[in-house]
Amino acid sequence: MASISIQKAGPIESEGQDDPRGRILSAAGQEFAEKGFEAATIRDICTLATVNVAAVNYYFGDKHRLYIESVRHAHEERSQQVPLPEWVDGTQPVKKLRDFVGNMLQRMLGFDHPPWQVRLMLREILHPTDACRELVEDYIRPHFTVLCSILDELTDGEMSPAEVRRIGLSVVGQCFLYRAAGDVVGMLIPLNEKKNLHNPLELADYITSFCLAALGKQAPLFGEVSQK
Amino acid sequence: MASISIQKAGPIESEGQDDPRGRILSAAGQEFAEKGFEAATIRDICTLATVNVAAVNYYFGDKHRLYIESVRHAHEERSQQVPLPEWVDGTQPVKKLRDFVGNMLQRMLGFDHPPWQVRLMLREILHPTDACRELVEDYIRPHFTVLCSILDELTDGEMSPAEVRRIGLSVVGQCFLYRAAGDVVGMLIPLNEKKNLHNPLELADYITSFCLAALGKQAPLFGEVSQK
DNA sequence: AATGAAGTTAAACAGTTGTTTCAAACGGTG
DNA sequence: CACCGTTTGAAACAACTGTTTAACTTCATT
Repeated sequence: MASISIQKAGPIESEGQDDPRGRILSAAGQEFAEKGFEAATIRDICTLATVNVAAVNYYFGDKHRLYIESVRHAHEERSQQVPLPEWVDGTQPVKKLRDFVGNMLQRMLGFDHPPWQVRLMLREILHPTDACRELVEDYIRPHFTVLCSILDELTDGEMSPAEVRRIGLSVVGQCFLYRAAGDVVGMLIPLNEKKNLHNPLELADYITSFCLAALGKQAPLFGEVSQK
Repeated sequence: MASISIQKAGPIESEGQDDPRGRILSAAGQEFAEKGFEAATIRDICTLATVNVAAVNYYFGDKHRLYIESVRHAHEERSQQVPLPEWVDGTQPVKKLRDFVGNMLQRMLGFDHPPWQVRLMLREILHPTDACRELVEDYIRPHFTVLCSILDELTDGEMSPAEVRRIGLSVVGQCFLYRAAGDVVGMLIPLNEKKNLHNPLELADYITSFCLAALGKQAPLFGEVSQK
């Protein structure tokens, strides 16, 4: 009855303007990202996607499965939008780290303003549901593994995997704060300071330097008030 | 019965078992913290508080004002539960920093499992509403200011206030990750590693050392795999 | 032209939501 | 006791929720 097999796994079916399923997926992602699962309504989603209310149940079965698909859709799309950097053999691990942090910040914060895909993923990270496991395995863990391998290379393999992971979390944490608590950060610091020091590019340099200094791969930050 | 408080520390206050307003406030905090504003229902809250549905509107007007009061109640209560450490004059700033980080982790993560007060505040930080400004001004900013003054003292005032704040955010960020994304962190690292390295006490030592090393106030972490 | 599956629609359904109503119960004061 | 403001209780309200129904359109295939 409700469970008519609806796998639309047909041919290409890429999300053109004329593909209702794709429009719903995109509209749902934006609504879920902004309002959360409960507060977002199927009617609003369908209005935004310019489809009938019944379309959601026709294509996805129910609201919950639409949400799961939205999260999947979001991190697949974001993976293509901001792919990991690629390095030629022999690239200095210091440069790799700097690139990685810049890449992560770009993915999290965006160049302009944060895309809904990241906001939706953030919700799932903060209040995990069924969609979380897949998000971690397919998106977060691969990125974290790359970071750990860079840190391992940076320290010449002298640290245990556990300690490498712990340092990795320090790197991620410093970036994550700006993404998750960006509004509060904005309230804690003056506006012009935010423009100057807390934009993606400046932050990438600073966070990298901070970690390199902690690892003894660069002079300590202390006293270097200099030019920017 | 729902409002059995283990942290009943003291002869305090108006919120006895017989105060309906207090019971509602506590029940609402727990429900809002767990489910969010939209998903939490007045009926569930009142059931938990063993009062009639009409009591919420009688005491607080409407759901929204109840939420605002809940957030205020939460951070007031948490301020008393885990007050800032106090140092005698002449205390080494290094020790102050370590104390502060430990205190912050204890407040965020709790010794046992995270209290609902923090979870509710976290929701407000992540998706700010009207209650956010007061939360920042009365709770977050005072703590952040203390951290910045410690960092300023630590670096002998050689850094600009802006740079001090940026370092402060690095400290906070490393702690915040475990609070906000704790579930995902738990999925990224093995279970025993979480027990050994990612508990509040170990973390406080590690994060402090990491930052001290970055500031040149301690030997770099690199290679010191063994002791401590 | 007829068929039948796929897609789309408006309308309705059953349940839950926040909020209100109004009468009963309470607790002190004359 | 009667009086009166405050607090509680069960029931009802109107609006909104996710979901389903059944009629309707397309449109390629027979």
